[in-house]
Amino acid sequence: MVSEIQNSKHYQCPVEATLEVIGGKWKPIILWQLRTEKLRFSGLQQSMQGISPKMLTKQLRELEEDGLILRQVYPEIPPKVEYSLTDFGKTMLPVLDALCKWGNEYLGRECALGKK
Amino acid sequence: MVSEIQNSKHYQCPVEATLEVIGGKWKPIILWQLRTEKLRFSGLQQSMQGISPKMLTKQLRELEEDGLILRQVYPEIPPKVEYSLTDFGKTMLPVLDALCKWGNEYLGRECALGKK
DNA sequence: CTGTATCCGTTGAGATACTG
DNA sequence: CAGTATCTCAACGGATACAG
Repeated sequence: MVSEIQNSKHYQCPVEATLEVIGGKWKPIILWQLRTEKLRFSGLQQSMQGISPKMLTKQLRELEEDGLILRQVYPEIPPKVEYSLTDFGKTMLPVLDALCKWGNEYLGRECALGKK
Repeated sequence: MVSEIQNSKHYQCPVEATLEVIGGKWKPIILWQLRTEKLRFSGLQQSMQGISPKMLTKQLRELEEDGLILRQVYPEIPPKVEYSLTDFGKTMLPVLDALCKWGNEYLGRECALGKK
C-alpha cells in the first residue's frame, strides 16, 4: 500500500500522503491508544467508545498494511490478538504530538502525551 | 463552528479536533497554497488541479468559519475575491510542516516549506 | 470572475446478527 | 475472543450547467 501511494499518486504536498495514512476518524485514535501500550482487539474497542467491529477491523488492517502497527496472533482458544506500534509507526508519534498540541491550543485543553 | 466543536463534541484526543479542521482531501492543500501568498478563487482552482468550484467553495467557507483564512471581497466588476491565512491560520503552519516532513520521509521526496 | 444548483456515483460509517 | 456478513443511510466528492 505504501508502494501504491508512492507509485500511483502524485501530491501537491506530502501532507496529503501523510493524511492518507493517519487521517480519518479512527486511525489517529488507534495510534494514540497504542502509543503507550499493546492492546487487544477488545481493549481497543472499549477504548474507543462506539466503533463497530467492522470499522475497527478495517482501520487496523489498513494501518497494518502501511506498516504502522503490528498484529500478533496467539494461537489459543479463545483467540488472542495484540496490536502494537512498529518502529515505523513510532516515527509518527512526533507528528501526532504536533497535531495534539495544536488541538490543545484550539480547544484549550490538556494533552495526554504532555510536555516534552 | 469552532464553538460547536468545543461545545458539542468530546474527543479521545485533541488530534481529532485538529484533523476535523485541517483534515480532508482539500483543506491541507488550500492552506499549503496560502502559506506564502494571497490567492484568488481562480488562482486556487488552478493550483489545485481537478477541484470543482463547488468543493472549493465549501472548503473555503469551512476554513473561514473556523477562522483559519480571511476572505476579502473587492466590490468590482468583474468580482475579485482574495483568500489569505489569518494569524490564527498561521499558527498551524508548524503542524502542516510536521505532516509534510513525515510525508517526505515516507515518500522520500523533498518538501517545499523546506529546512528550518 | 466568483460562485450556485443539480445530478450522480463512491466511500465512510453505524447497527446488528452471526461464525470459528 | 476476534472478527465477518449484511443492510442501511449519510457524507464526500466529481461533472456540468448556469447565474450575478
